[in-house]
Amino acid sequence: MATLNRPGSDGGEHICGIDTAMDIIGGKWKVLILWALHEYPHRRFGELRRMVPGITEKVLASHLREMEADGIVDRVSYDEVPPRVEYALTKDGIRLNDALEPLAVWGRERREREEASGSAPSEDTAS
Amino acid sequence: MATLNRPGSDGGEHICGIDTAMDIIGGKWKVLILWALHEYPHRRFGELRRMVPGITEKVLASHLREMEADGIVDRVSYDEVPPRVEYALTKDGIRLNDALEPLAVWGRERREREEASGSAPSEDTAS
DNA sequence: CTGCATCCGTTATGATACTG
DNA sequence: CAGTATCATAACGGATGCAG
Repeated sequence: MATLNRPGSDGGEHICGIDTAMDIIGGKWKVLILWALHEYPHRRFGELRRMVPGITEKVLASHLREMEADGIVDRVSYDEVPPRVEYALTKDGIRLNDALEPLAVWGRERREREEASGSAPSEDTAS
Repeated sequence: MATLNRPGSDGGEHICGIDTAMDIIGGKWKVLILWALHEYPHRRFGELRRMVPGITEKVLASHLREMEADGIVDRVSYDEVPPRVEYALTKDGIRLNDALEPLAVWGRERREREEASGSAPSEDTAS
């Protein structure tokens, strides 16, 4: 959860609900898992592992557990002989993904500009 | 939309635009600094330090330097007898803050729900 | 197939003191 | 006032092996 100390944001000065969000998606692969789950409603463990190359089982399982504890991922375990577990986004997870969309757009545009400018962004203030 | 590209193609590069954004705001205090700068166009070092209680000078300076290198913060140094340095958001930083807004809303709603439910979020799947 | 445990390296963060 | 330097620690991520 948000372990961040916040200044007195009691009024309506500035909203720092971002802390909460950042704490949840702060993991290195969290957003990728989120996105993978966004594509399909149900994903199996092995599928997720394949969709996020480079991630290890430990990290994937760990992130999955955290996301489940955070209520953005739902875990469904089928008690079958070949173990089968499916993960899905909760409603809150879907909303999180939607909230992540503008950020994705920003990052994409930014990277395009970086590649065009040779990663030397020198913009002046816009105040 | 975000069909996951393989990170192995570039050797651990960014997959979707979110990675780029997450890499920039990934610091523990980055979003708070961002928000502090969003309130006022120009902030001095000491002001930022006061606005983000708990942060140390080292971390603040470090984050500030990173954000400046990322082109989202502009540093203006006045060559005066009492040293004065002001930080401001660049246009890109402002757009980043705008992109962060939905996430802030999500986090705020979530926190309210958490506090209401006793921090035991258990939502069902919404597939 | 799913998922956990252990060890280990890297990085991020923190505390304190010091300098221009 | 605005940083920097050094040291210490904790958190995160990764590799491997094991268990149900």
